[in-house]
Amino acid sequence: MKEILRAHIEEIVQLTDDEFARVLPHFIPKTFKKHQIVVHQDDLVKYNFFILKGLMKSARITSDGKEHIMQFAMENWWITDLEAFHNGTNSKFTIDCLEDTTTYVITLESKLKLCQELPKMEHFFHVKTTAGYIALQKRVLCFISSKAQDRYHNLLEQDPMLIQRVPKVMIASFLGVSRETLSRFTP
Amino acid sequence: MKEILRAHIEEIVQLTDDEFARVLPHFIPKTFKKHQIVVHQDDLVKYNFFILKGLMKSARITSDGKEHIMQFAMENWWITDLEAFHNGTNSKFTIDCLEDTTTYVITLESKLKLCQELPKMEHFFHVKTTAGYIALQKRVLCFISSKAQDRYHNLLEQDPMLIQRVPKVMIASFLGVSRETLSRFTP
DNA sequence: GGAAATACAGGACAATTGTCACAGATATGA
DNA sequence: TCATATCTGTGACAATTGTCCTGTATTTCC
Repeated sequence: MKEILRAHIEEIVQLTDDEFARVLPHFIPKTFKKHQIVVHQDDLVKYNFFILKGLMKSARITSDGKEHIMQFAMENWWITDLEAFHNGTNSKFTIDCLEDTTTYVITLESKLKLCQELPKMEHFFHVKTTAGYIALQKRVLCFISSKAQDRYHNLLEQDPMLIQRVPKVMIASFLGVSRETLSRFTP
Repeated sequence: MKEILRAHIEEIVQLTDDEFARVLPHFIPKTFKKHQIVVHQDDLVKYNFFILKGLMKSARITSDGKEHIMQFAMENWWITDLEAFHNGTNSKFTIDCLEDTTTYVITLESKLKLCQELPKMEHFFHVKTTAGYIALQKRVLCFISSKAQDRYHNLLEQDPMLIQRVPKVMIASFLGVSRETLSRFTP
Protein backbone atom coordinates (compact mmCIF):
# COMPACT_ATOMS: atom_id res chain seq x y z
CA MET A 1 0.00 0.00 0.00
CA LYS A 2 2.14 2.87 1.23
CA GLU A 3 5.12 0.80 0.10
CA ILE A 4 3.82 0.93 -3.47
CA LEU A 5 3.58 4.72 -3.36
CA ARG A 6 7.06 5.01 -1.89
CA ALA A 7 8.58 2.68 -4.46
CA HIS A 8 6.80 4.66 -7.20
CA ILE A 9 8.25 7.95 -5.98
CA GLU A 10 11.68 6.45 -5.43
CA GLU A 11 11.87 5.44 -9.06
CA ILE A 12 12.52 9.15 -9.56
CA VAL A 13 13.86 10.65 -6.30
CA GLN A 14 15.33 9.03 -3.19
CA LEU A 15 13.58 9.73 0.10
CA THR A 16 14.71 9.23 3.69
CA ASP A 17 12.23 7.60 6.10
CA ASP A 18 11.74 11.02 7.59
CA GLU A 19 11.01 12.63 4.26
CA PHE A 20 8.53 9.94 3.29
CA ALA A 21 6.81 10.43 6.64
CA ARG A 22 6.22 14.04 5.59
CA VAL A 23 5.03 13.03 2.14
CA LEU A 24 2.53 10.35 3.08
CA PRO A 25 -0.02 12.47 5.00
CA HIS A 26 -0.73 14.43 1.83
CA PHE A 27 -2.12 11.35 0.14
CA ILE A 28 -5.62 10.08 0.93
CA PRO A 29 -6.47 6.42 0.29
CA LYS A 30 -9.74 5.92 -1.56
CA THR A 31 -11.40 2.85 -3.07
CA PHE A 32 -14.04 2.77 -5.78
CA LYS A 33 -16.31 0.16 -7.32
CA LYS A 34 -16.55 -0.77 -10.96
CA HIS A 35 -18.66 1.78 -12.91
CA GLN A 36 -18.28 4.36 -10.16
CA ILE A 37 -17.73 7.89 -11.43
CA VAL A 38 -14.98 9.80 -9.65
CA VAL A 39 -15.05 12.99 -11.74
CA HIS A 40 -18.14 14.26 -13.57
CA GLN A 41 -17.75 16.16 -16.82
CA ASP A 42 -18.34 19.90 -16.22
CA ASP A 43 -17.74 19.56 -12.47
CA LEU A 44 -14.71 20.71 -10.51
CA VAL A 45 -11.81 18.31 -10.10
CA LYS A 46 -10.70 17.83 -6.50
CA TYR A 47 -8.07 15.17 -6.91
CA ASN A 48 -5.23 13.75 -8.89
CA PHE A 49 -5.59 9.95 -8.68
CA PHE A 50 -2.70 7.51 -8.29
CA ILE A 51 -3.86 3.98 -9.03
CA LEU A 52 -2.64 1.18 -6.77
CA LYS A 53 -4.90 -1.49 -8.25
CA GLY A 54 -7.58 -1.40 -10.90
CA LEU A 55 -8.37 0.52 -14.06
CA MET A 56 -9.92 3.89 -14.81
CA LYS A 57 -10.63 5.92 -17.92
CA SER A 58 -11.22 9.57 -18.71
CA ALA A 59 -13.60 10.39 -21.53
CA ARG A 60 -15.53 13.30 -22.99
CA ILE A 61 -19.10 13.19 -24.21
CA THR A 62 -19.45 15.56 -27.17
CA SER A 63 -22.58 17.37 -28.26
CA ASP A 64 -23.48 14.53 -30.66
CA GLY A 65 -23.70 12.22 -27.64
CA LYS A 66 -20.60 10.18 -28.41
CA GLU A 67 -17.97 9.20 -25.89
CA HIS A 68 -14.33 9.88 -26.73
CA ILE A 69 -11.75 8.24 -24.49
CA MET A 70 -8.80 10.45 -23.61
CA GLN A 71 -6.88 8.13 -21.33
CA PHE A 72 -6.79 4.75 -19.64
CA ALA A 73 -4.91 4.40 -16.36
CA MET A 74 -3.85 1.17 -14.71
CA GLU A 75 -1.59 0.27 -11.78
CA ASN A 76 1.08 2.90 -11.03
CA TRP A 77 -0.42 5.47 -13.33
CA TRP A 78 -1.88 8.85 -12.53
CA ILE A 79 -5.15 10.13 -13.89
CA THR A 80 -7.13 13.37 -13.64
CA ASP A 81 -8.14 16.27 -15.88
CA LEU A 82 -4.85 18.07 -15.41
CA GLU A 83 -6.10 21.36 -16.83
CA ALA A 84 -9.17 21.50 -14.59
CA PHE A 85 -7.21 20.21 -11.61
CA HIS A 86 -4.59 22.93 -11.89
CA ASN A 87 -6.73 25.86 -12.96
CA GLY A 88 -9.79 25.12 -10.86
CA THR A 89 -11.91 25.10 -14.02
CA ASN A 90 -14.64 22.63 -14.93
CA SER A 91 -13.62 19.20 -16.07
CA LYS A 92 -13.67 18.42 -19.79
CA PHE A 93 -13.90 14.73 -18.92
CA THR A 94 -15.76 12.16 -16.93
CA ILE A 95 -13.46 9.78 -15.09
CA ASP A 96 -14.80 6.40 -14.05
CA CYS A 97 -13.71 2.92 -13.04
CA LEU A 98 -13.64 -0.02 -15.44
CA GLU A 99 -12.78 -2.30 -12.51
CA ASP A 100 -12.87 -2.06 -8.73
CA THR A 101 -10.04 0.37 -8.04
CA THR A 102 -7.94 1.40 -5.05
CA THR A 103 -6.10 4.71 -5.18
CA TYR A 104 -4.17 7.37 -3.37
CA VAL A 105 -5.50 10.81 -4.18
CA ILE A 106 -3.96 14.24 -3.61
CA THR A 107 -5.57 17.68 -3.69
CA LEU A 108 -4.04 20.66 -5.48
CA GLU A 109 -3.40 22.39 -2.15
CA SER A 110 -1.54 19.37 -0.83
CA LYS A 111 0.47 19.05 -3.98
CA LEU A 112 1.55 22.70 -3.95
CA LYS A 113 2.40 22.61 -0.26
CA LEU A 114 4.33 19.37 -0.68
CA CYS A 115 6.34 20.79 -3.58
CA GLN A 116 7.26 23.85 -1.55
CA GLU A 117 8.28 21.85 1.49
CA LEU A 118 10.22 19.26 -0.46
CA PRO A 119 11.75 20.42 -3.76
CA LYS A 120 12.46 16.77 -4.48
CA MET A 121 8.75 16.23 -4.84
CA GLU A 122 8.43 19.08 -7.31
CA HIS A 123 11.12 17.33 -9.30
CA PHE A 124 9.17 14.08 -9.03
CA PHE A 125 5.98 15.61 -10.36
CA HIS A 126 7.92 17.46 -13.03
CA VAL A 127 9.43 14.21 -14.29
CA LYS A 128 6.01 12.55 -14.24
CA THR A 129 4.43 15.38 -16.21
CA THR A 130 7.30 15.24 -18.70
CA ALA A 131 6.68 11.51 -19.17
CA GLY A 132 3.00 12.23 -19.79
CA TYR A 133 3.93 14.93 -22.30
CA ILE A 134 6.14 12.50 -24.19
CA ALA A 135 3.41 9.85 -24.22
CA LEU A 136 0.89 12.34 -25.61
CA GLN A 137 3.37 13.47 -28.23
CA LYS A 138 3.76 9.88 -29.43
CA ARG A 139 0.01 9.60 -29.65
CA VAL A 140 -0.24 12.79 -31.72
CA LEU A 141 2.52 11.55 -34.00
CA CYS A 142 0.49 8.39 -34.56
CA PHE A 143 -2.54 10.45 -35.52
CA ILE A 144 -0.71 12.63 -38.03
CA SER A 145 1.46 9.91 -39.56
CA SER A 146 -0.43 6.58 -39.41
CA LYS A 147 -3.75 5.26 -40.57
CA ALA A 148 -6.17 3.65 -38.14
CA GLN A 149 -4.89 0.13 -38.68
CA ASP A 150 -1.31 1.07 -37.89
CA ARG A 151 -2.43 3.01 -34.82
CA TYR A 152 -4.15 -0.15 -33.59
CA HIS A 153 -1.13 -2.36 -34.15
CA ASN A 154 1.03 0.23 -32.50
CA LEU A 155 -1.19 0.14 -29.42
CA LEU A 156 -1.08 -3.66 -29.45
CA GLU A 157 2.72 -3.53 -29.21
CA GLN A 158 2.78 -0.68 -26.71
CA ASP A 159 0.09 -1.92 -24.30
CA PRO A 160 -0.83 -5.55 -24.95
CA MET A 161 -2.51 -5.99 -21.54
CA LEU A 162 -4.79 -3.02 -22.12
CA ILE A 163 -6.42 -4.73 -25.11
CA GLN A 164 -7.26 -7.69 -22.90
CA ARG A 165 -8.71 -5.73 -20.00
CA VAL A 166 -10.79 -3.30 -22.04
CA PRO A 167 -13.68 -3.96 -24.48
CA LYS A 168 -12.92 -3.17 -28.10
CA VAL A 169 -15.54 -0.43 -28.31
CA MET A 170 -13.39 1.52 -25.90
CA ILE A 171 -10.16 0.72 -27.71
CA ALA A 172 -11.81 2.04 -30.85
CA SER A 173 -12.90 5.21 -29.07
CA PHE A 174 -9.38 5.69 -27.72
CA LEU A 175 -7.96 5.32 -31.23
CA GLY A 176 -10.52 7.71 -32.69
CA VAL A 177 -12.23 5.23 -35.00
CA SER A 178 -15.60 3.51 -35.04
CA ARG A 179 -16.06 0.07 -33.51
CA GLU A 180 -16.84 -1.33 -36.94
CA THR A 181 -13.64 0.00 -38.45
CA LEU A 182 -11.61 -1.55 -35.64
CA SER A 183 -13.40 -4.85 -36.29
CA ARG A 184 -12.02 -4.85 -39.83
CA PHE A 185 -8.45 -5.04 -38.50
CA THR A 186 -8.87 -7.97 -36.11
CA PRO A 187 -9.63 -11.34 -37.67
CA MET B 1 16.48 40.52 -25.02
CA LYS B 2 17.27 39.38 -21.51
CA GLU B 3 14.26 41.42 -20.44
CA ILE B 4 12.02 39.21 -22.56
CA LEU B 5 13.36 36.08 -20.89
CA ARG B 6 12.93 37.57 -17.45
CA ALA B 7 9.38 38.70 -18.15
CA HIS B 8 8.62 35.23 -19.51
CA ILE B 9 9.89 33.54 -16.36
CA GLU B 10 8.19 36.05 -14.11
CA GLU B 11 4.83 35.20 -15.58
CA ILE B 12 5.22 32.08 -13.42
CA VAL B 13 7.67 32.84 -10.57
CA GLN B 14 8.99 36.11 -9.16
CA LEU B 15 12.76 36.61 -9.22
CA THR B 16 14.98 39.10 -7.40
CA ASP B 17 17.68 40.84 -9.45
CA ASP B 18 20.17 38.61 -7.74
CA GLU B 19 18.29 35.46 -8.61
CA PHE B 20 17.93 36.46 -12.25
CA ALA B 21 21.65 37.16 -12.36
CA ARG B 22 22.17 33.50 -11.42
CA VAL B 23 19.64 32.31 -13.97
CA LEU B 24 20.83 34.22 -17.01
CA PRO B 25 24.30 32.65 -17.47
CA HIS B 26 22.65 29.29 -18.10
CA PHE B 27 21.03 30.61 -21.25
CA ILE B 28 23.01 30.99 -24.47
CA PRO B 29 21.80 33.44 -27.13
CA LYS B 30 21.75 31.99 -30.65
CA THR B 31 20.43 33.31 -33.93
CA PHE B 32 19.49 31.29 -37.00
CA LYS B 33 18.57 31.99 -40.59
CA LYS B 34 15.43 30.93 -42.40
CA HIS B 35 15.63 27.28 -43.52
CA GLN B 36 18.46 26.60 -41.09
CA ILE B 37 18.23 23.23 -39.35
CA VAL B 38 18.91 23.33 -35.62
CA VAL B 39 18.19 19.68 -34.81
CA HIS B 40 18.61 16.84 -37.30
CA GLN B 41 16.32 13.82 -37.11
CA ASP B 42 18.23 10.84 -35.60
CA ASP B 43 20.89 13.11 -34.08
CA LEU B 44 21.36 14.01 -30.43
CA VAL B 45 19.52 17.05 -29.08
CA LYS B 46 21.78 19.51 -27.26
CA TYR B 47 19.35 22.28 -26.51
CA ASN B 48 15.90 23.35 -25.51
CA PHE B 49 15.10 26.47 -27.56
CA PHE B 50 13.27 29.51 -26.25
CA ILE B 51 12.18 31.74 -29.12
CA LEU B 52 12.59 35.48 -28.76
CA LYS B 53 11.69 36.29 -32.35
CA GLY B 54 10.86 34.15 -35.32
CA LEU B 55 9.25 30.81 -36.07
CA MET B 56 10.42 27.20 -35.96
CA LYS B 57 8.84 23.83 -36.54
CA SER B 58 9.60 20.26 -35.53
CA ALA B 59 8.71 17.51 -37.98
CA ARG B 60 9.35 13.86 -38.62
CA ILE B 61 10.08 12.28 -42.00
CA THR B 62 8.54 8.80 -42.05
CA SER B 63 9.74 5.83 -44.08
CA ASP B 64 7.39 6.76 -46.95
CA GLY B 65 9.25 10.05 -47.30
CA LYS B 66 6.48 12.27 -46.00
CA GLU B 67 6.95 15.09 -43.51
CA HIS B 68 4.66 15.21 -40.47
CA ILE B 69 4.73 18.40 -38.44
CA MET B 70 4.66 17.89 -34.68
CA GLN B 71 4.88 21.48 -33.50
CA PHE B 72 5.19 25.09 -34.51
CA ALA B 73 6.83 27.53 -32.10
CA MET B 74 6.67 31.30 -32.27
CA GLU B 75 7.69 34.12 -29.94
CA ASN B 76 7.77 33.14 -26.24
CA TRP B 77 7.41 29.44 -26.97
CA TRP B 78 9.80 26.61 -26.28
CA ILE B 79 10.69 23.93 -28.78
CA THR B 80 12.85 20.80 -28.75
CA ASP B 81 12.40 17.03 -28.90
CA LEU B 82 11.69 16.75 -25.19
CA GLU B 83 12.14 12.98 -25.08
CA ALA B 84 15.51 13.03 -26.80
CA PHE B 85 16.60 16.12 -24.88
CA HIS B 86 15.89 14.51 -21.51
CA ASN B 87 16.96 10.95 -22.20
CA GLY B 88 19.96 11.65 -24.40
CA THR B 89 18.42 9.52 -27.13
CA ASN B 90 18.28 10.31 -30.84
CA SER B 91 15.82 12.88 -32.02
CA LYS B 92 12.59 11.73 -33.62
CA PHE B 93 12.29 15.11 -35.30
CA THR B 94 14.07 17.65 -37.42
CA ILE B 95 13.72 21.17 -36.11
CA ASP B 96 14.22 24.06 -38.49
CA CYS B 97 13.45 27.73 -38.95
CA LEU B 98 10.57 29.03 -41.07
CA GLU B 99 11.83 32.57 -40.53
CA ASP B 100 15.04 34.18 -39.29
CA THR B 101 14.94 33.35 -35.60
CA THR B 102 16.67 34.56 -32.45
CA THR B 103 16.64 32.32 -29.39
CA TYR B 104 17.97 31.58 -25.97
CA VAL B 105 18.99 27.95 -25.64
CA ILE B 106 19.73 25.86 -22.57
CA THR B 107 21.49 22.51 -22.24
CA LEU B 108 20.16 19.65 -20.12
CA GLU B 109 23.09 20.03 -17.73
CA SER B 110 22.36 23.70 -17.23
CA LYS B 111 18.68 23.04 -16.75
CA LEU B 112 19.27 20.37 -14.10
CA LYS B 113 21.84 22.49 -12.28
CA LEU B 114 19.58 25.53 -12.40
CA CYS B 115 16.66 23.57 -11.00
CA GLN B 116 18.76 22.28 -8.12
CA GLU B 117 20.15 25.71 -7.28
CA LEU B 118 16.81 27.47 -7.56
CA PRO B 119 13.73 25.38 -6.79
CA LYS B 120 11.69 28.26 -8.20
CA MET B 121 13.06 27.41 -11.62
CA GLU B 122 12.06 23.78 -11.28
CA HIS B 123 8.58 25.07 -10.56
CA PHE B 124 8.79 27.29 -13.62
CA PHE B 125 9.74 24.43 -15.93
CA HIS B 126 7.15 22.20 -14.28
CA VAL B 127 4.41 24.72 -15.02
CA LYS B 128 5.64 25.10 -18.59
CA THR B 129 5.65 21.34 -19.14
CA THR B 130 2.17 21.12 -17.66
CA ALA B 131 0.97 23.76 -20.12
CA GLY B 132 2.49 21.78 -22.96
CA TYR B 133 0.78 18.63 -21.70
CA ILE B 134 -2.57 20.39 -21.66
CA ALA B 135 -2.04 21.74 -25.19
CA LEU B 136 -1.19 18.27 -26.50
CA GLN B 137 -4.21 16.82 -24.75
CA LYS B 138 -6.45 19.30 -26.54
CA ARG B 139 -4.87 18.31 -29.82
CA VAL B 140 -5.47 14.61 -29.13
CA LEU B 141 -9.07 15.35 -28.19
CA CYS B 142 -9.48 17.08 -31.56
CA PHE B 143 -8.14 14.01 -33.35
CA ILE B 144 -10.45 11.55 -31.61
CA SER B 145 -13.58 13.69 -31.64
CA SER B 146 -13.52 15.95 -34.74
CA LYS B 147 -13.21 15.51 -38.43
CA ALA B 148 -10.53 17.27 -40.42
CA GLN B 149 -12.66 20.29 -41.23
CA ASP B 150 -13.49 20.95 -37.60
CA ARG B 151 -9.86 20.51 -36.61
CA TYR B 152 -8.95 23.18 -39.13
CA HIS B 153 -11.56 25.64 -37.93
CA ASN B 154 -10.51 24.94 -34.37
CA LEU B 155 -6.92 25.84 -35.26
CA LEU B 156 -8.14 28.98 -37.01
CA GLU B 157 -9.79 30.13 -33.78
CA GLN B 158 -6.93 29.01 -31.56
CA ASP B 159 -4.00 30.39 -33.58
CA PRO B 160 -5.17 32.80 -36.28
CA MET B 161 -1.69 34.30 -36.78
CA LEU B 162 -0.14 30.90 -37.40
CA ILE B 163 -2.29 30.39 -40.50
CA GLN B 164 -0.96 33.63 -41.91
CA ARG B 165 2.72 33.00 -41.22
CA VAL B 166 2.80 29.38 -42.40
CA PRO B 167 2.04 27.87 -45.84
CA LYS B 168 -1.06 25.71 -46.00
CA VAL B 169 0.88 22.59 -46.92
CA MET B 170 2.39 22.77 -43.45
CA ILE B 171 -0.92 23.51 -41.77
CA ALA B 172 -2.28 20.41 -43.47
CA SER B 173 0.65 18.33 -42.29
CA PHE B 174 0.17 19.65 -38.75
CA LEU B 175 -3.50 18.68 -38.88
CA GLY B 176 -2.72 15.24 -40.28
CA VAL B 177 -4.52 15.65 -43.60
CA SER B 178 -3.43 16.04 -47.20
CA ARG B 179 -2.96 19.46 -48.77
CA GLU B 180 -5.82 18.76 -51.16
CA THR B 181 -8.23 17.90 -48.36
CA LEU B 182 -7.38 21.11 -46.56
CA SER B 183 -8.00 22.98 -49.81
CA ARG B 184 -11.57 21.72 -49.79
CA PHE B 185 -12.29 23.59 -46.55
CA THR B 186 -10.98 26.99 -47.58
CA PRO B 187 -13.10 28.70 -50.21
C1' DG C 1 -31.08 -19.86 -13.21
C1' DG C 2 -32.82 -16.62 -16.26
C1' DA C 3 -33.69 -11.94 -18.09
C1' DA C 4 -31.34 -7.99 -19.57
C1' DA C 5 -27.46 -5.66 -20.88
C1' DT C 6 -23.25 -5.64 -23.21
C1' DA C 7 -19.82 -7.16 -26.59
C1' DC C 8 -18.58 -8.49 -31.17
C1' DA C 9 -18.67 -9.55 -36.25
C1' DG C 10 -20.16 -8.70 -40.71
C1' DG C 11 -22.72 -6.73 -44.93
C1' DA C 12 -24.40 -2.76 -47.65
C1' DC C 13 -24.10 1.77 -48.69
C1' DA C 14 -22.71 6.79 -47.93
C1' DA C 15 -19.39 10.13 -46.58
C1' DT C 16 -14.75 11.43 -46.05
C1' DT C 17 -10.17 11.55 -47.32
C1' DG C 18 -6.01 10.32 -50.20
C1' DT C 19 -3.69 10.19 -54.60
C1' DC C 20 -2.48 11.75 -59.03
C1' DA C 21 -2.36 15.00 -62.62
C1' DC C 22 -2.54 19.57 -64.34
C1' DA C 23 -2.40 24.74 -64.23
C1' DG C 24 -1.96 29.28 -62.58
C1' DA C 25 -0.18 32.40 -58.93
C1' DT C 26 3.35 33.90 -55.87
C1' DA C 27 7.73 34.10 -53.76
C1' DT C 28 12.72 33.59 -53.99
C1' DG C 29 17.37 34.28 -55.20
C1' DA C 30 21.21 34.99 -58.59
C1' DT D 1 14.86 41.44 -63.84
C1' DC D 2 14.21 36.89 -64.97
C1' DA D 3 14.39 32.03 -64.23
C1' DT D 4 13.21 28.77 -60.82
C1' DA D 5 11.10 27.04 -56.80
C1' DT D 6 7.32 26.96 -54.04
C1' DC D 7 2.50 27.47 -53.07
C1' DT D 8 -2.33 26.84 -54.12
C1' DG D 9 -6.63 25.22 -56.20
C1' DT D 10 -9.30 21.82 -58.83
C1' DG D 11 -11.16 17.57 -60.95
C1' DA D 12 -11.37 12.48 -61.37
C1' DC D 13 -10.92 8.36 -59.26
C1' DA D 14 -9.49 5.00 -55.50
C1' DA D 15 -9.06 3.86 -50.74
C1' DT D 16 -10.50 4.43 -46.17
C1' DT D 17 -13.73 5.08 -42.75
C1' DG D 18 -18.51 6.00 -40.83
C1' DT D 19 -23.29 4.69 -40.37
C1' DC D 20 -27.03 1.63 -40.05
C1' DC D 21 -28.48 -2.79 -39.76
C1' DT D 22 -28.92 -7.77 -38.37
C1' DG D 23 -27.63 -11.70 -35.70
C1' DT D 24 -25.22 -14.18 -32.16
C1' DA D 25 -22.22 -14.84 -28.07
C1' DT D 26 -21.06 -13.52 -23.66
C1' DT D 27 -21.39 -11.15 -19.35
C1' DT D 28 -23.84 -9.17 -15.57
C1' DC D 29 -26.89 -8.93 -11.98
C1' DC D 30 -31.10 -9.97 -9.27
